[in-house]
Amino acid sequence: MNIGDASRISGLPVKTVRYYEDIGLVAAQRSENGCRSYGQPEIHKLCFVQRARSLGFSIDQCRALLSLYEDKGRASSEVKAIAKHHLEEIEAKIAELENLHEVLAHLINHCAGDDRPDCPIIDGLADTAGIDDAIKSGK
Amino acid sequence: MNIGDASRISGLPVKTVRYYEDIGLVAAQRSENGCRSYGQPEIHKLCFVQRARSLGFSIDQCRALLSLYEDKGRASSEVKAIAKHHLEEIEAKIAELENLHEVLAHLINHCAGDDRPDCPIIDGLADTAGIDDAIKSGK
DNA sequence: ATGCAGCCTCCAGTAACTGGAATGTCAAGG
DNA sequence: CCTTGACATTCCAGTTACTGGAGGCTGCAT
Repeated sequence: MNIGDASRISGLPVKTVRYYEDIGLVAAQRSENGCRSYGQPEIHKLCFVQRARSLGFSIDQCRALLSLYEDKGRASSEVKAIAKHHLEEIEAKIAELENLHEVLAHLINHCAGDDRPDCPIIDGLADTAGIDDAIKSGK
Repeated sequence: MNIGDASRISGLPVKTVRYYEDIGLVAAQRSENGCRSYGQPEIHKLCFVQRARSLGFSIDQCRALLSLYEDKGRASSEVKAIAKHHLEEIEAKIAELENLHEVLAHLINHCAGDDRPDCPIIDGLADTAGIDDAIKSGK
């Protein structure tokens, strides 16, 4: 199995598979001619990482998950802790984005969006209240 | 107004204010001793960018918004188009994260999280179905 | 012979900062 | 007068997770 096959099976770009070797995430054997050679366990690991990445786990989290994947005596609580932490990050990110969504949608709803210069979006972003006071007292 | 004051008023770190000058986003005058000097319009621009960034607009979008902010004859439709595009990006990101949330929460819910090695999260990530067939036919 | 696919390495760039080193300037305090 | 401390400057490097491209190798089919 050379890198092209590994790429096709895992769904990862060739460049990425090489990159994962560079950073020590998924190692590869070499055949005599210098080409990377992947066996079944490596392909499995690449697929595993692909899936974990697509679920938004960071490379470092993938590294931890991979070593738990390889550790047949692991405690599932360790895995669960990583996953839960990541879930909390996702929840925080969603909350943040929903907040942004609300503010932005509000601004957009109040903007006529025609050829006149008057624009509540710009005004909302400028939000001059208080700035000039701060400038005065800062000077 | 030197950079420290500009930083305090805008809420941007000093490093970031310098960075914004580097990339030509918000210029600064210089006083004789070489220090950056910010007047009222620059402070306003920094605050404007700070707020736009906190709403998730990219630097390039901020650049466009800033030039519309300065253009007193702008059409509000131009601003609205940028904001709407960004809103769509936010919506797409939220949808993606909610999807991840669902899959991950499902995996976590099925994991006992105790000291036994059996772990549905790892199994879900490994998802061996089909991989070995692909390996065989690939070989 | 030649073209092409696929492999290799190494370098640089992405977004938006952030950290740190080495240096300079200014006013207040002992 | 000297030192200390807060502030300022520049420049370089690192962050995340790749991605693109140059330049060059081999092996195979035409």
